[in-house]
Amino acid sequence: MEDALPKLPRKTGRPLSFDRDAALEQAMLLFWRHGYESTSLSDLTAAMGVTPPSIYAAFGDKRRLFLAAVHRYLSGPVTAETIIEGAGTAREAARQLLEGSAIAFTGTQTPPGCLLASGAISCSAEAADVQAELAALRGGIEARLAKRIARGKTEGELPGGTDAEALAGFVMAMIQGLSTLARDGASREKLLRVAANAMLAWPSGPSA
Amino acid sequence: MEDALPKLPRKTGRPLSFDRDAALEQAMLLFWRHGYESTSLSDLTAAMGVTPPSIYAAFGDKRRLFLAAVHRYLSGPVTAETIIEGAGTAREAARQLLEGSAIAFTGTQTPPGCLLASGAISCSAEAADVQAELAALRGGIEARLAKRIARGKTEGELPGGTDAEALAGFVMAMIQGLSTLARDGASREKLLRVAANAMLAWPSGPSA
DNA sequence: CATCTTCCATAGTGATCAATATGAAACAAT
DNA sequence: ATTGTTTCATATTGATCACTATGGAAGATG
Repeated sequence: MEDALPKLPRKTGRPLSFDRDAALEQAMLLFWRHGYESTSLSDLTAAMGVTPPSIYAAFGDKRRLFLAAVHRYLSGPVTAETIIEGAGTAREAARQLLEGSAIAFTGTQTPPGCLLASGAISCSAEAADVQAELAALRGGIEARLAKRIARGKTEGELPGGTDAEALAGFVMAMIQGLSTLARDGASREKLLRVAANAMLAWPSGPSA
Repeated sequence: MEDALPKLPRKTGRPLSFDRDAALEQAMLLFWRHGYESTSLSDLTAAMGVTPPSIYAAFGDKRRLFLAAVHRYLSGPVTAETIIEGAGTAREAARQLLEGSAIAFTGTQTPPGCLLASGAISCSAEAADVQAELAALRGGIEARLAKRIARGKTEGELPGGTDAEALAGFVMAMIQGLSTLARDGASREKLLRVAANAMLAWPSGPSA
């Protein structure tokens, strides 16, 4: 095995004077709290401890910095994808998604709510492409969940009449709603009860 | 009965050259689509057909114009309040709220989604008060619904063990989520199926 | 050492932001 | 017609927006 270098070092030139990943994390936290358009470059430079030219050299522009922050946000060890593919049943996948959201949206070290859900809900026409990219990410998760639900139908976990599209949309809508409740100040305990309540809508068995 | 004048006329001075209510409606539609902070004054003046000084004379500032638009948005003949108080059961109130939301969020003559749900989700620190006012409006609706659910428990419509707070939060979260689904392009027909799916989580009867 | 490459810090770009100063215009009252 | 009041259109305010031009600093390479 080769040496596991922490960052692949530049061959030449002045070295980076800041930790790119730590700076990106600060940007993520700021975008998480205030959203894409309401986070200004001067907010970002202050939080990241990096001057504007360095930000632009390292990340491109504000849009690409935001997308990099969203990518980082979604690239933990546990993602929606790993939950959906790893759960034993579609029901268990949905339950873990909802419970995990309730917990993740009420962390004490992070802003309330969800960056993917709240980062670019309403924005100007100029930011329509960023809004569309987040919508596509949400749509991808929903499509994966719908597929998992459809598999549950074929495997007999779910009734044949189950509307996979509506059920996946329902779970996604709940996650969006949990984000808003969290941003409005709801406690983790309440969000968990709301999430548990949502699971009551899950089809009960392979009958009908 | 006095003469029902369409607008109480000024006693003196140059008359208003624009329809205040029509201008407010245009502002509402713009805020509805782009949210509070991402709607600029120049966007507003263009859509309302009114110059900046007239807007400030008629509505105060951008913040009060937005709140006036939200008030107008919420003050139709059918409101969350009339639905909650008018429905025969808490269940019927929830069903009407969800179905009404699915329809209202996918109107062809209005922007997708909900102004109250999406107008100020993530915003800068300067707009925190506006965000808080919308949160308070949402909280008021949720509290009313929770009260109606609690009444359903005492009247035997709902099981004694029903968690009124969680159930009301669940309905509110669903409405928030329906708004995002609509903004992401979901059809009215899909939203209605998602809303119907959500109603499956409703407690079934006065047992347990 | 000199040279090359890359990054940093300072300062500033034009554009747009919300909000206004100014004075003329439009009405009622006299 | 004159006065008083209110609204109008025009132009602009200082602040902030995302972004960058410039030149020196920091390292590797020779």
